[in-house]
Amino acid sequence: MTLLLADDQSIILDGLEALLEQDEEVQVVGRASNGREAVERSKKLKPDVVLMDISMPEMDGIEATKAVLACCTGTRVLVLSMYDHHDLVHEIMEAGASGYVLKNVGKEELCRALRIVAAGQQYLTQEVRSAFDNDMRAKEIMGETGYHALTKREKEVVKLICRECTTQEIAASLFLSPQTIDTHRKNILHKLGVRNTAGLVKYAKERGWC
Amino acid sequence: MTLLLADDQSIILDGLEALLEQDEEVQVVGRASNGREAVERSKKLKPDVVLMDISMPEMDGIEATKAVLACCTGTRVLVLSMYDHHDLVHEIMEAGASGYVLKNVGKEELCRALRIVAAGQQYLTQEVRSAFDNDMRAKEIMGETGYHALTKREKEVVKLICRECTTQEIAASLFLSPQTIDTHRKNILHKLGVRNTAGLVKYAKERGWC
DNA sequence: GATAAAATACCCACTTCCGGGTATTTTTAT
DNA sequence: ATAAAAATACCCGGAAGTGGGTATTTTATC
Repeated sequence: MTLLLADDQSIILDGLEALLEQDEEVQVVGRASNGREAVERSKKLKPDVVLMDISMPEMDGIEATKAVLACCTGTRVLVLSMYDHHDLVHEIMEAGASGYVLKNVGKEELCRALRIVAAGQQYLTQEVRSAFDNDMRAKEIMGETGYHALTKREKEVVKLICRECTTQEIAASLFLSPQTIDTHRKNILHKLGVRNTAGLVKYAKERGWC
Repeated sequence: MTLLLADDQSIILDGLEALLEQDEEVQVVGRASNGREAVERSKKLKPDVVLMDISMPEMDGIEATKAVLACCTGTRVLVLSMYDHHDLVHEIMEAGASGYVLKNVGKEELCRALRIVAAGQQYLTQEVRSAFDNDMRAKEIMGETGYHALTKREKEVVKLICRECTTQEIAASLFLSPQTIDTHRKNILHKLGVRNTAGLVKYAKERGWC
């Protein structure tokens, strides 16, 4: 099984490589330190599985997953994430990932997950499984996904909010009316399903946007 | 050199262990998945160095560092962190850590840092060095540390703010007056040197408080 | 060329938050 | 026992953010 590792912290890449090389079936053929790199390397190396972190600069793991699956048939994505939040799991599984494991799994479970995903099946770690199933059932009943991706402009606004900018300051730096930023803020809160700035910043942090 | 690893993500512990065991001088004698555990294990195992993450549940790496150094003479702490923010570096170095390396270092630099710290010297990774030095010089001139730790109550308030609670809701859940929470909020912003809720939540996220 | 999505901008009303204080009581530490 | 720190609570005023709309222009997309 050929494997591409994508994580923005190189000591983790080193660690994972050292760990996974102990498994004879696994062969680490490449590494990437952000989403963009992960897509480029996938195109060239056509790995069986990409082990992907979500929180990455340049391009986050969610966008990268979509891009990898769009261009590399046969390549699967296994997500290795810090967080077990419903919305995060749902979002990336909808993007086409084959599995989701938390960073607090042991070596054994990670290797098991890799095999399952490489064989074309889904693997969700215990902590996220039940939540995700409930989520899916609710979706089927209600007939809607509930999730709406942010637009380019909205992401830009999020990043400036994370830098402690006020609406006025954001407007000034983007050469727009404060009322436009106000509209963006409202749409962002609604799309992300959060109540206020605190929820918004948490969301951004968990995706490596700041 | 005996080593204790402290990180809340066990796959990272596994990875670091696999990586560092390749170095014959290094011997990993224990692991901890939060600050409290790190202190307990240090007391028992008396390792030469504790390789400590900052973002951990129960007790963060900063408090844990203080506690370890208070009870284990001869044990040094090397911090392994995601962030290169001045305030974070300054805070933990003032707590007594012997070094600070980012998670995007390579294996070689990490091992080098471990040796230097074990020998009783300081090691700061390139990215934080100049910033920290400037910081220290500024402090010497102005004669003040600038940093003020949050109190227990203030941390409690921070956590509730991170859960998207409003001042009113926090007051209700702690059975206090909203004006008290307002005072806490203002003091928190001032102590942390941030402008608003966004900065506050970022701070909390980086320390693993939510 | 039609249609949808995104980006822009405005309205009103209300809540929440921030900046500047002051002051009392309770805990903690020496 | 006493000083210092923490926790509590209030004042005023203004800035910032949220919730509910509507509407126009620009940019993708089919």
